[in-house]
Amino acid sequence: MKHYWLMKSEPGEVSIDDALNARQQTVPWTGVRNYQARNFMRDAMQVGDGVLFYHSSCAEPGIAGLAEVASGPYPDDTQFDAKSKYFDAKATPESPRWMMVDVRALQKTQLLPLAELRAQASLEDLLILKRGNRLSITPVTPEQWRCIIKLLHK
DNA sequence: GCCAACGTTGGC
DNA sequence: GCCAACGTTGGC
Repeated sequence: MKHYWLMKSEPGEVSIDDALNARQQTVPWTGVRNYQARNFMRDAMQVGDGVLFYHSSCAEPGIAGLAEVASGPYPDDTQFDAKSKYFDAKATPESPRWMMVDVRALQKTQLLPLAELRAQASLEDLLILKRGNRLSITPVTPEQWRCIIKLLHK
């Protein structure tokens, strides 16, 4: 069954434009160092799952485009690179700790700001709107997905 | 296994 | 830059 996700990216690192301009429109979702988020990528994501591409830690946080999961899980090589800020001394190629997927950007949309998401009663249970939520990858229900797609097309 | 200290996230 | 909230670490 197809699932839906919201994935945060800092536009200063990888924006929706960067992702669309990437080779074959796919970007490796590198740098996730949170077990819950990793587990979503490793255990639950399927190629073709829908992705809301969210810009975080920026002047205008919000949903900036649509994407899809483009690969199965595989090790994030930055964990083995001592020069990377994502280096993890406890990870080895034989026993990788951090897995990621590739994400294919499909389209840039009109920005749907965080404040507008908060204004929707039907999105009150959207995980990124919950108090204190910091997860960079969160599941989205089909109902929430439909609601957001509708808002994006307004 | 508890829990204090510390680090990180991310909106504002 | 602030700070609330949460995750991780490590001593015990």
